[in-house]
Amino acid sequence: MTRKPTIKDVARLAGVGPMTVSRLLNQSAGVSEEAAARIYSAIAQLGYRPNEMARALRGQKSSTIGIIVPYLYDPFFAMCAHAVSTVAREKGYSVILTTSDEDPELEYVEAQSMLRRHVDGLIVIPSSQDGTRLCLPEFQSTHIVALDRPLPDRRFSSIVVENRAGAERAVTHLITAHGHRRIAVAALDERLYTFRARVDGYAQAMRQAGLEPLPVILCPAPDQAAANLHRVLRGPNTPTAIFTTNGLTTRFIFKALVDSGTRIPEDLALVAFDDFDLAELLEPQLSVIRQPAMKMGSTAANLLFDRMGDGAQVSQGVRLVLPVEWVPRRSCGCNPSAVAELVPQSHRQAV
Amino acid sequence: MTRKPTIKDVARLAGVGPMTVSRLLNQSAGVSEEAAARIYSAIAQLGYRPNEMARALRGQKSSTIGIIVPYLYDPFFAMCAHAVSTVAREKGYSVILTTSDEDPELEYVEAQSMLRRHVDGLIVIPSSQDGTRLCLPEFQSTHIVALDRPLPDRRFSSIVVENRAGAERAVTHLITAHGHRRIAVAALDERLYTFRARVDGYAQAMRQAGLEPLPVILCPAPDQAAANLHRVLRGPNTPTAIFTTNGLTTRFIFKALVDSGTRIPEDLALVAFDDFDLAELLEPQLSVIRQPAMKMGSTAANLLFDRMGDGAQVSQGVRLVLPVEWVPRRSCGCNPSAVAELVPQSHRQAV
DNA sequence: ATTGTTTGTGTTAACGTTTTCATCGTCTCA
DNA sequence: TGAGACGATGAAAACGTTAACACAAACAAT
Repeated sequence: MTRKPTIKDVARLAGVGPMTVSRLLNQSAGVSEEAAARIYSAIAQLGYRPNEMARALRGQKSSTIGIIVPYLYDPFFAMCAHAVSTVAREKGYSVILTTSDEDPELEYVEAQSMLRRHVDGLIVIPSSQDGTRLCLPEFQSTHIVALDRPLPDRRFSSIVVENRAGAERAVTHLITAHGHRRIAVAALDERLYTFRARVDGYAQAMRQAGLEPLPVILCPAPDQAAANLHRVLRGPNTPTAIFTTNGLTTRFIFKALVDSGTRIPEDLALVAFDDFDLAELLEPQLSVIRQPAMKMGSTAANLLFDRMGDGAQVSQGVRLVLPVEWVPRRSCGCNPSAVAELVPQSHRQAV
Repeated sequence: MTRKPTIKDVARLAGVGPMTVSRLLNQSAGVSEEAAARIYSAIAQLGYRPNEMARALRGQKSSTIGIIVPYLYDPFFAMCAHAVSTVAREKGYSVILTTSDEDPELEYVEAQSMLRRHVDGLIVIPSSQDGTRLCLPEFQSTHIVALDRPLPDRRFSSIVVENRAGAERAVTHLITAHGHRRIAVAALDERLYTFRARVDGYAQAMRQAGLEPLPVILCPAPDQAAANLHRVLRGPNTPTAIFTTNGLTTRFIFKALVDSGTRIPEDLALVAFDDFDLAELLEPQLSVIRQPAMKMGSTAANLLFDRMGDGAQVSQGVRLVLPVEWVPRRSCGCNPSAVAELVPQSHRQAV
């Protein structure tokens, strides 16, 4: 295993100085045809690849961005990460990805690790309730874009969706279209921004209809979700509908309902925040608020690259609020005619 | 925005030489209590963070590993990536993640990018049918572990699951337990290792029972999956069961079946390779071969770190074959008594 | 008192690039 | 024929760190 070839090796073999090689590889101006040919041949012969570490050290630019997500087992986060990765690849950047496990402490540690690695920019789905750590002066000189949840500091840009409005839309639908009056709400957590905003939207919809919001059913894990749900279902004033505030919550609650034989929407209607692949394949199909995960990720990445381009000045951030889409299906009690129409006649059988 | 503090700034402020700072930060041996205190104070005051680029350049070690996955929108891959990220974080390594879109050319380009970034090791879910590109001499000096699909070169380690045996198990179940004789098989692609191996297992099971394997139903995308499936279902000798060879295939086929009103398992029984969160919440619950995605990812990462530790010698690779688990549920035609028992009496209602 | 060991620290050079400046022809124009 | 311009190239320094060595002071053993 011989040492990796350096630019000097290439230069020596091609009979030129290292600078000529560097020039050819970068601006490709001011190098004679003849020398270029020899250099290319030397590069191929040696299998030379420039060392990005050295390049970054010298040039003060790593061509790398970081992304911190809570975890990848929520398809929503995975989608965001995928989109960021794709945009970065197209721009010739590498992505350092790390997971925070929704732990502010870990998030902070990992963000620092990103700084040590001199990322040119950072996309983070903040786990800290208020993002205080990321607003510390040590992050001052780095471009940061918050995704899915905003950061309080106006210096950072953020991409979020219409959480309140979306939640309100879904819950209002339950009230006005289906006459529900006792509607429960389920969330993974009470402090995280997205849940707060969506629960707010829920409460808003309830109050607007003169109804009392119910306490949040906490769903940190499947079994606790089931326990907490059943406690409510067994109690007095059983809700007739439930609003779940993200993908995991929906899964946990849906499983608990299926396991207990609860009929949806007859016994309990369900609307969910965050659409996912199989939502329309469940029985019943889930009525959801769809958030544009891919678009959120790519928007965040593009925004970051824009900012990085702006003379490296970390200036005032922008706040983008992306629209969500209400997708009524069956779990809310609707029976969209569209569904029936979609079934090809040739294969139509029992329902 | 002032320049980032360097080790020299710290040294100056603490009234020592840069080496003393470096020593303290690395081995923390041979530095007087007094100096250490001043250095720590200087570090805190300046907000100093060592530059990993410089460190990597000098030390010939980047504390970084790379991972190349086809994409993140298959939860299986996302899980693998998540596990790798977690292990790496625990070992103090950063992860550079990139997606290949299942394109061998892109995979090659990205692998080269990893080399330029001097990753200490690389985990790849190979998209190239035979992985030839990754076996080129240019990758000789890098530790590579293949995940989910093996690489032909014996130099690399690989982690795969019992693809053939798992597929055989599932298909044999359809034959012996439920008497199916015309069983179809669906795959995303015909060339990728995992699909070849699973289709092989299917064919093996069929032949063992004296049955003729049917041509593969290709499912590169949802609409093509539906079209190809319906072509088969409309033809003569309609299959009575189908084996889907990965998560995406299962989704596509399941959707096509639901959309066309086909009853599972009455009209067409279904068994799938790769379990996923909602598989047990679909109607009917899916009978699957479960692969340990998390374990695969963490095993790959641990294996990589082991190899990296071995004196940096790239030696003969090992091949690990992880077991899969047959999880019979309802879509194959079974009616596991376990399911009924799991339903709490209190909430038991219609089925 | 001499030698050796330990302890704390500084100096130099190197990692592989690229930026900046200098050099040396060759060409053009008066 | 010389002044200037241009084109191709090289040399030196720098990016921030650490390995390798060197050194001085303090202390123990002979």
